[in-house]
Order: sequence, then structure tokens, then C-alpha cells
Amino acid sequence: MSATLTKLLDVAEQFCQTRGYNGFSYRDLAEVVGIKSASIHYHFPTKADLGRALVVRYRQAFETTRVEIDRSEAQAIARIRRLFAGLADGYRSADRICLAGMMAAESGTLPENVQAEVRRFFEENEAWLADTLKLGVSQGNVRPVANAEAEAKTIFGTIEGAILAARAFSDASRIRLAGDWVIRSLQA
Amino acid sequence: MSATLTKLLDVAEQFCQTRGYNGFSYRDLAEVVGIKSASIHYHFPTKADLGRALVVRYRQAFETTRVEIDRSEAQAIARIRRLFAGLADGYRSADRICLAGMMAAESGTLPENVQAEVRRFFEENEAWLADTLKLGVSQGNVRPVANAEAEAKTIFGTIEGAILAARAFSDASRIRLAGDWVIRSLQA
DNA sequence: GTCTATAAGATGATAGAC
DNA sequence: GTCTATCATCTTATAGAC
Repeated sequence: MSATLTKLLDVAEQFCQTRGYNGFSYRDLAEVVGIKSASIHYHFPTKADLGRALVVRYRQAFETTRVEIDRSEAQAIARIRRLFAGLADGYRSADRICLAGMMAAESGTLPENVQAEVRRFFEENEAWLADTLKLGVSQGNVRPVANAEAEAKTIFGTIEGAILAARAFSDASRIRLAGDWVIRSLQA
Repeated sequence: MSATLTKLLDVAEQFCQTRGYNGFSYRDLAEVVGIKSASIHYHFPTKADLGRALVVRYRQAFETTRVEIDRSEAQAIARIRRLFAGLADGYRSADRICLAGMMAAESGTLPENVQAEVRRFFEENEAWLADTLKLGVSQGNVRPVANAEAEAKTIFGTIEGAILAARAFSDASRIRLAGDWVIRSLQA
């Protein structure tokens, strides 16, 4: 992967997480990366191509994160906390909300194949959360769950919503608050 | 309030909840309302004026909703359910997410005074939720809460996040799921 | 209140040179 | 890979007639 391509994705990701897919242009991108806007079309013929590449990379990064969490952490509760931290990471560093959360809001303006990648981001994280909930129950740290898949959806949405509110208030503590609330509820 | 003004706000609200503040133009608006885009500037000189008017009206509508809930419903749990229903209403009718949730995501591109109105929307609903939680505790239907204000923030964010995910999946059941989860957690 | 006309600038995108 | 040049279209906004 070329250095320019990486830089394009890095800057576009930041723009997309802070301003939205409809909130930045090839020109904005070009100015920061240091090439002309026409040159971006060499790497991403259409903006839809760029949008899709952004979600795919973001999704894969979280896949890597989850694998790393599973490798280094045995306890389910600790694993879940680590996923929350991963989601909050971007926010803390530069007021970035979750890329998939932003795109979920913008769904109505996105090409269908980009929307599909956004859904897959949710699905993969929720599936992992469901499995981890079951693990927690078997470890005795999590209260019995009637429907792990359903609870996983709500839990993931809770963190996504907390990040959204954190952005509105420029207050990262809302993410920690939500994480603590979820964990407490799972241990009750 | 003139009929055109109301229609402008109605259509703009729908656009804003489905495509975002940056996802529609005066032209889009004009086509649906049936006047020319230049005429919109008579009602809202700048798009920022329109954006602010949208949040203010949305905020006031929820104020009215909360007053009506308090008037007609005695039980705290039932009141909270009604607020959730109010938030989900727009979604069910036309895939609309919460206007304030959308704008929270788009914060980075919004004028500061619009952002302030968005924060106020969160604050007012969260304050009401905190009061209602305390009421529920005194009624014996809600478990003791250490910090009602903090819990209210997380609960509100949970519903906002659920609406976001519902949009991504075109699946309104995610909102009901989150509401049930919150209520169950409050009764545990 | 709504129109026509118009402006200055932005936007995504293409063609072809280097 | 990146550039210049160019495009058609869209965007917010203003001036002035009706």
C-alpha cells in the first residue's frame, strides 16, 4: 500500500468521523494530504469508492482489535471493557465519533454497498459481544442472559449513543459512564 | 405562523432526520415545498437560521410531549416508556432518526448556536429522565439509583444509539429492544 | 411573499500531458 | 502518480421586480 493511499485514508477517516461523509470534499482532502484533488480520483475513482474503503478498513481494524483482546485477556468483563475502550479511542484523541455510527446516521445518502459495510461492522462487533457475554456467564462473572444476541445489540448501541452524546457535549466522560453502567448491569 | 413556513420546517425536518443537515439543499427543499429556492431566504436568510429553527421546534415539541406525559401518566416506568415511544415515533413513520442525534453526529460542521440548541435538547430530556427516575424510586417501581443524573445520561444515549442502529438495519425492533433492556435494568 | 436573474464559489469528475 | 485544464452541476446567497 502506497504512502499516499494510506495518508488519504487516514485524513479521510478523520474528516468522516468529525464532519461526516457529506461534510468533506476531495478538495479538503487534497489540501491536507498535499496533492491536487484530481489526483485523488486515481486512487478512488468516485467518492463512493473512498467511502467504502474507509468502512472496510475501519471494520478490519476492529477485527484485529477483537482478536488481540481475545488473545491477551481471559475474563469476559475485561474483554468487553477493552472493546469499549477501542470504540472510545478515536473520540478521546480528536473528537472523532465512531465511523460506522456516523455513517449509520448518514445512511440515507450513502450508496447501498457502503451501507452494507456499515451493517457488517455492527454485526461483527455484536456477534463478538454476544459470544463474550456467553463466556462471561460460563465464567460466573456475568448474570444469566436470556438472549445474548439481543443484549449485544443493545449494549453496542448504548456505547454508540454515548459517543454521540459525548460529541455533542465535548465530554468524553459520557462514554466511560455508559460503559460502567453496562458492566454494572451485566454483573447485577 | 404562515403555511409556507410550517411546510418548510416540516420538509426540512424530514430531510434533516433522514439525510442530515449537510445532506439537503435549499433547492431540494424548494422542489418539495413548491416555491423557488431563492424564496426560502425570505423565511430563513441563511441555512444556519433554518438549522437553528429546526432544533428549537423539535426541542419544544418534546417539551410539550413530556408535559403531556406527566399530565396523563402517574407511574414513572410508564412515563419513561412513553418518552422512548416519542423518540422512536419519527423513525417508525419514515426512517427518521432523532433530529438532535443526527445533529450531534454532524456537530463538527454546525454553527455554535445550533450546537447549543442540540445540547439543550439532550439536557432537558435527561433532566426530566433523572426526575422521573427519582419518582420511580419513591414509587417503589425503580431500584435505588446512586446518581439519577448520570443514569439519565446513559439511558438517553442508549435510546439514541438504538435509533442509529435501527436506521442502519432498517429495523425498528432495535429501539423496542433497547427500551425493554433499560426498563428491565431499572426494575432489577 | 414569491418571482427572475445573477453571482461567486464549491463539488465530483474527466481528458490528456508529464 | 501527479499534474493542469476544464466541465457541468450544485450551493448558498443577494438584488430588485411584481
